[in-house]
Amino acid sequence: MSVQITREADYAIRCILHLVGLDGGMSTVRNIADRESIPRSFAAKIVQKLTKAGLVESVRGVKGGFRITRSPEEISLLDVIEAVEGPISMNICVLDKKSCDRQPQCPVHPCWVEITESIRERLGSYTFERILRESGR
Amino acid sequence: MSVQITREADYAIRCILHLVGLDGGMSTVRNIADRESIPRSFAAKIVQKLTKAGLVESVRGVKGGFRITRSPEEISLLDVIEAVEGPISMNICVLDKKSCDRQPQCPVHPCWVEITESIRERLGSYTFERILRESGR
DNA sequence: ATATATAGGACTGATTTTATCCTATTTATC
DNA sequence: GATAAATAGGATAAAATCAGTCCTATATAT
Repeated sequence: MSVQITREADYAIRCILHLVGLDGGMSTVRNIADRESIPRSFAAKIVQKLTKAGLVESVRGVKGGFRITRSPEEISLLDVIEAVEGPISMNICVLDKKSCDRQPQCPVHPCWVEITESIRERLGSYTFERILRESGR
Repeated sequence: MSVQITREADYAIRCILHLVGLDGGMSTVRNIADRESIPRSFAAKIVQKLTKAGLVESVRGVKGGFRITRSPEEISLLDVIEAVEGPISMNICVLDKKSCDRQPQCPVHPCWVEITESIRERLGSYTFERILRESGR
């Protein structure tokens, strides 16, 4: 079951999908969560992370909520996933060299580096503009 | 930290790397575990899975152990990872359609299918022959 | 018979995932 | 200014998964 994104990342993508659909309009956590089938308090945590990552901005107080900060062609799946999960990699050794005890250099390491880069590229190529276009809106 | 292979899969790859290095020769769990820095009893579980997947074969009793069943160009990272983790996918919905409550069709679904296929292809392209060759043995 | 292997199931502790809850703060409106 | 509706963020908790151990059974060379 591994090599999968988490449910949190999946939820985060739904959040962005929702906000992108509003064309820069605002929505509350309550709204996003209910429309996108995400537990409310979990959704709150997630949009907070998206805010910290700069993908959305928040407005506090009455009439507050969240809105997207970029146009759909400037946000990719990679941006959203890494906003909630941090940098992704196929193996821990790609991010944390010293996590690998195998000396001097494990022959598989370059594979992980290359595959990680390829996944990041591909995820980066899926912008929300593209996703919506290819799904016929 | 997600989208990573598990430590178990990493260990499994070390096991195969070890056995491939023996050119068809046999090795015991004890040996593999010690040489590849894998906890012994965990290594036992792992080579058992590799045996069930047909990547290695076992010989029981005194002088027993494990040996590789294919040549290094016929075993890829994908084979080993899926032998211990089962089929991989970027999102649960790729393997289990009904896991997704979003009707009728989530616009992101095709992305997961495509990216999953691309990862599988790339992992499949790394045979142990290639890994050893590119690392200069 | 014995010693040395693997086979496989049951179990356990640690970590991560998936949340929930509570208090503080901000802000529009009356 | 009081109030209601919203986000900010920390603490906590339940469930699932990961990582690993242990034990008994079975096979086999000597």
